[in-house]
Amino acid sequence: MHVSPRASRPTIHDVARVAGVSRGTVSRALNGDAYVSAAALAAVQRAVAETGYVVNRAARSLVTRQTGSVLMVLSEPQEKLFEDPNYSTLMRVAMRRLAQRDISLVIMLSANDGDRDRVIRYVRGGHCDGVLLVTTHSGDPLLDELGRAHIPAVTCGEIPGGRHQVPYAAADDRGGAQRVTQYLADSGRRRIATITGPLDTPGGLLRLEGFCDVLGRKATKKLIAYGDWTRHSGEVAMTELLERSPDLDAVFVGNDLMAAGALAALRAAGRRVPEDVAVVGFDDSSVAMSTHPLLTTMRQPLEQVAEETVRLLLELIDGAETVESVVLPTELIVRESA
Amino acid sequence: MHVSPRASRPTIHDVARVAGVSRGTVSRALNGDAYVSAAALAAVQRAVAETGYVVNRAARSLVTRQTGSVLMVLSEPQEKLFEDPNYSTLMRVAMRRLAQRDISLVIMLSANDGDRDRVIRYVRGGHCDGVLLVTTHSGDPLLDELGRAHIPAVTCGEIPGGRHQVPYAAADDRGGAQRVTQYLADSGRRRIATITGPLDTPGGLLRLEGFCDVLGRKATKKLIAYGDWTRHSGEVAMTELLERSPDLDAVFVGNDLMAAGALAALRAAGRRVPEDVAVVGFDDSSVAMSTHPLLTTMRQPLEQVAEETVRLLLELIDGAETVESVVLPTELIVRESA
DNA sequence: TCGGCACCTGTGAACGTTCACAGACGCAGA
DNA sequence: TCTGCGTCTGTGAACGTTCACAGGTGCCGA
Repeated sequence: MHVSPRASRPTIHDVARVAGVSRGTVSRALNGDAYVSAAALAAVQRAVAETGYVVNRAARSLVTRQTGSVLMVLSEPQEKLFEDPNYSTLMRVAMRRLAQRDISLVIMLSANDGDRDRVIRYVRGGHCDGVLLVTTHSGDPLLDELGRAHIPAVTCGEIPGGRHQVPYAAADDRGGAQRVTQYLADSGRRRIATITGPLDTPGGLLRLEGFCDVLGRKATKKLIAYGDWTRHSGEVAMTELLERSPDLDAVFVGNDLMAAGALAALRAAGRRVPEDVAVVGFDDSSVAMSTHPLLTTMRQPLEQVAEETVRLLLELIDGAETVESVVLPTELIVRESA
Repeated sequence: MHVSPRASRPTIHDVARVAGVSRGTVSRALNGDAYVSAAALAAVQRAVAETGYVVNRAARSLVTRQTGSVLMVLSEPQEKLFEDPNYSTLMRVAMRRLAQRDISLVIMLSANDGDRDRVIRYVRGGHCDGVLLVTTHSGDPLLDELGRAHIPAVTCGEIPGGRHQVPYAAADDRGGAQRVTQYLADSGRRRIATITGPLDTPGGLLRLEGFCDVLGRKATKKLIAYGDWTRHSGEVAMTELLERSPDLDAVFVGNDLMAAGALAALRAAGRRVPEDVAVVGFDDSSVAMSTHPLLTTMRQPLEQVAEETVRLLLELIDGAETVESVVLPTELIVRESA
């Protein structure tokens, strides 16, 4: 492999020489060891400033066996879904939080087998200290691998039917869905339909369950349609529902993006929202503010979910044997569509 | 620092032992050196499979001085803007492309001074092989630093007024804006306004210039309003324009997100789109398909821009002294709003 | 005076690679 | 037979850290 001709950076030896102390003392000063005299500490700090020294992570990793980076895996076959603004929130918060600990965030896609192999190789190679899983589907081989590699991992959202009990932080999907459905029923809607996300994702399954909890036997197959979280799938599902059950007067959609699609389908079919059909989404992502009419939706505290996910992961990285998963409350945001 | 008690992974020595060859031969086999006998190569491959060996990047980095990772810097003071779907596209494409070369993508925010210091430390520490800059503002101290550190860097979009000639890949912002404006003029609009992005960003300045190129003296201050790329700023700017110039009959908005905001403001003001006011956006991001009416917009080939940006960066990383910046054509997508 | 104990420091070894070098082998040509 | 060359292999050194250890202070109490 080609060795770059780039000017060589100052090493800990240079700092030691300039500060007039030994390598070991510099290392201790830099890592906050208690046994460093005030004079030595000051000298080291001066020398660091003077030389522009920055620690070589590779060398440090080699001995500490820690990498100072965390991997976020986006497991989503639907490339387009990546445009869901939720991901951005997750990433942004995770970066912020990890940055405070000087941990950097590596992001990988895991949309197909090739991707997954890469992720597995990465994890198995010990290239990261922990893994943040986003929208992982149940049965994903990655879960087995993580278990085997004994590497700290946390998911956003509970993985349905999990043999693997990966800790998670999540919004109260089921409870939120119950309240949405109840809200629609309470406002006099009689034929309430739903559009779900993929049932092997947390939000997909649990939100459907919440819906069924409230409607019981009234939640017939004719009133349930399945989407894949994308706007387009919401449009298709809504069209399908209108065909199957033309008399529906409300629809609870599993996320805002699909709800935006549903609104388009309803408009195309000449139904007024909310007069003819009430529409409620889930997430309160930025999409909800750009639909017409503005979307009534169940807000999930995504920033908090992200914060908690990172917190749990950091605890595991710091050596905790186990951590408690966290479920956060949702809140109904009433706007125009219901 | 605490040494993790995690089971130790197989090293190149283990592979060598199992394969019955030496360390050096394994290294050569793994790195595709020509001078490896077929027998040795096969033995190494078998041994790798058997032991589950994955190279230790830290050790490799230490000697090669390459890290196998690229840093993407999102320089955006507006946290919310991060929700612009454009970012997702950029990231997705970059990850894909880099993954092909087994390079991983680290993402950092650079929204304030603290962030920037972190980024600079990261770069100066040699923690990445190259830097991908997204929406960097002119005058960003990061640019100076990158120049000083002699590290390969490429930006998405030309940085206006750049003392620093960082190579870039970009859409033809100016030409695209010209064509949008001409289109509005050709369709009989007489009082054409514009909402720009920040003028220290490529899209902000160049799209305004294109607008002025066509309208010349007709592009009066009264018909120009300034936004910051966010939906909200578009709404505010549109409201302002309507107050200043109630007789406007068209508006070219610097991006789709602000255009969505402008549509909301127009609706609130009781103007019909496109009958009373024609609206055209820029980007053709996913937002354009979720507005009502559907947004007419200038598509920028963002995936291609991303591909080219990465290509340029890889060339620099591979040792190219200089690379040619790339400008890609835009395309007008006529939908309902104009 | 001495031992013990905090406090502080320097040094050798190790982490897992790659690279440069030295050398072995076989074969072709003189 | 010898030389030279292309092919292939093993080994020592180096990359820049951290950690464990050994040892040096100075102070306090016996």
